[in-house]
Amino acid sequence: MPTARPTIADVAQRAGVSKGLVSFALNDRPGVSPQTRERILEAARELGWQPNLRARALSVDRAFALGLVIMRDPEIITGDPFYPSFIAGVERELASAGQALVLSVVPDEAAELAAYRKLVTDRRVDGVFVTDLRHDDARIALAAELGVPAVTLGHPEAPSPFPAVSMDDRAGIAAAVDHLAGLGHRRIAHVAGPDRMLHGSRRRRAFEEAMAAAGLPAGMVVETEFRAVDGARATRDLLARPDRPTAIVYANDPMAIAGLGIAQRAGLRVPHDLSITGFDGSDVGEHLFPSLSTVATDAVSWGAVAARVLLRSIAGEEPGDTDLPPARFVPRESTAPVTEPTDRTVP
Amino acid sequence: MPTARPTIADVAQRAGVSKGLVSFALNDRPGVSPQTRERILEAARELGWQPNLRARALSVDRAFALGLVIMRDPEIITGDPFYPSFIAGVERELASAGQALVLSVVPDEAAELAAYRKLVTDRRVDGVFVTDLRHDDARIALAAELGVPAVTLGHPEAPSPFPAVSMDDRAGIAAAVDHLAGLGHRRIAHVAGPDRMLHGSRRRRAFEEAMAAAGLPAGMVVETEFRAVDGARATRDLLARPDRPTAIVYANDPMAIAGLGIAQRAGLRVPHDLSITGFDGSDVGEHLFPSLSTVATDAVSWGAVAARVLLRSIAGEEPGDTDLPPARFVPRESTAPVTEPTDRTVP
DNA sequence: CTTGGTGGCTAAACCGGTTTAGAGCTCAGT
DNA sequence: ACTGAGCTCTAAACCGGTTTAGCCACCAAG
Repeated sequence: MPTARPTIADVAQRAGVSKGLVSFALNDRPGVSPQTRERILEAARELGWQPNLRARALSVDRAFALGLVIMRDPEIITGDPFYPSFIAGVERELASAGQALVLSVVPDEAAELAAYRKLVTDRRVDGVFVTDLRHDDARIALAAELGVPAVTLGHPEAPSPFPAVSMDDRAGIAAAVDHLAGLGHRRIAHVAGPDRMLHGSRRRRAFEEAMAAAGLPAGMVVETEFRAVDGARATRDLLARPDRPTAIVYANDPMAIAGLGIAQRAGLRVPHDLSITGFDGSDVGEHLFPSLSTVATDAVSWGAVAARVLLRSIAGEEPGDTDLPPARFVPRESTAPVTEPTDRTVP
Repeated sequence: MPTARPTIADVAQRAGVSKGLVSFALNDRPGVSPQTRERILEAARELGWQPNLRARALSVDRAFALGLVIMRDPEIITGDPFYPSFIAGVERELASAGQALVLSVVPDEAAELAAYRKLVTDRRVDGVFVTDLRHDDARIALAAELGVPAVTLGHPEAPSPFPAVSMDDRAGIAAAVDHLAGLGHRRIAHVAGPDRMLHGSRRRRAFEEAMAAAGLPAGMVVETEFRAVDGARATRDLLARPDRPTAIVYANDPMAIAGLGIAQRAGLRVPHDLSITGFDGSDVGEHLFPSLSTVATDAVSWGAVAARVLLRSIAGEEPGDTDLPPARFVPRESTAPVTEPTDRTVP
């Protein structure tokens, strides 16, 4: 009574054929007569044979897995809903393709590069996702050097050998600015993500362009990190200015939520005294009072499409760049028509 | 000029020894003379040899990876900070142990079981994490059937062959109740997670026991899902009651944040008219106005310890159960002394 | 001088698949 | 009758490591 799991040798023996033929039959390849094929499949079924992915991985030199490296300080919980949703989307594609996702969470940039390198040289993955692009992003060159297929979320600045899957977040920012301008706001500020991150600087530029397009004076921009604590500080700074803005466009939801807290703490009524918009559509923003107007990005389908593109790259196709439907502005309660600013001073 | 990566056969040839000896030398095993060992290491270094994990995995019958399956509706973004932190903690242990994390995100329970089964029968992982325990959790039996090492987060109800790593969340709930009782609250409600989840029902029981211990009448309990939208609904229900509570203890932060929004929307001042506590210490709660009193759990070290225990299980040790320092109550602004209830009616 | 043990090493099997070279057979074309 | 093509199948190599059996030289003990 064999306690160990049956191998194709066992199947071969039971079906009275050679190992090689079993492999052909199980992989639906030509060169096996219909009767024999059926006999082999029957034997495999009876024995409860399951392929050993490790053996397969060695002989076909594939890992059947994709790599995702996320950089974040483990102690800082941003509450950013992007990755959970993105991963759910990725997963949806991978499951049906028999692939797995190998995840690495690293604290800093050096560890990030090391993680990519290790995933590839250990041959744990066949391709990698490159998220949160930065200026002069070293990961592009690294992936090229390692010769691993990759997909980037958004277009890197420098020419890249890898397909990009992009979602235009500029349209969402523009819609937010237009919405605010339409409500009569003129002094609109932007709390931007770090300039070194492409989506940070791109949203900032989108903001500046939208302001110009709306015929408004250049808005105040505070550049900071994407975390709640930084959004809070930036908001404090903005509200302390003599020409305090009547509306603030935040580059993500955690910053906006923290900003809302600061404004309320300062005695401002949102949206009466200050309008606020976020970015990324977190679940929790919807349940605040006032609920947060935001720009909804479909991170789930971003993940799904990126995974599909990466799988095609690995299969040797050369998928072109993909543009997803642009992010949509979702007006909720945190934006309202501008009112004459009170003389109230902010501490 | 060999373009392919060097194998141990190349190293063996260069060092003028057999393949087997190279393997011994590279694995620090006895039976290799010091000079020869040095020569082999030197040759490996010169050739830039890197082990091929796939080959190693096949011959030693190990995956060098751990599996984590997360169940959540991909469309619902809970903003729950637990998993990102937990994973960061896991990762910290794995990286140094040369292990990787294989992540699976699934939408429902059937898919969850299938995901565990697939991870194991595909031999992608050497052990699995079992998080978010439920009553009669089928995953325990499944892991036992599959013969895969596992670690559970918290103690399952039924006897389990696997080590448990637990963090006492009851103490945190008790501290929250005591804190509120000390502030003079008597009508304290609990918005609980689903009864089918162990931490849902355990926190609920802890609440009930703490109420009794404080000599308070049995509190109102609303059982619901862990999502923000459910916290909002539960809060609406509670506030509509004639004997409306003066304080609400929520079983997690997203529910509490949504509850805060509902209370504010109803015109209640938090904490004046209603005190609120959350659970899990999300980053964003700290920046709300009022900031959220909560129970902080150290998910990062939970992940790290669980990973360590699982690795020891895989190594054949039989690590006992581990108890982490209990969750701590963190008072912030959303709790205050009870005030005479106004007659204000809630819509 | 034999015997036995030990250190250092090689050759070969092994893990469980895939892939290639080629054998044996049938059948059509000339 | 011979050739060649095509089909089905086997044997063996291969992927890149690990592990086992066993050889040989050397040395100490009897």
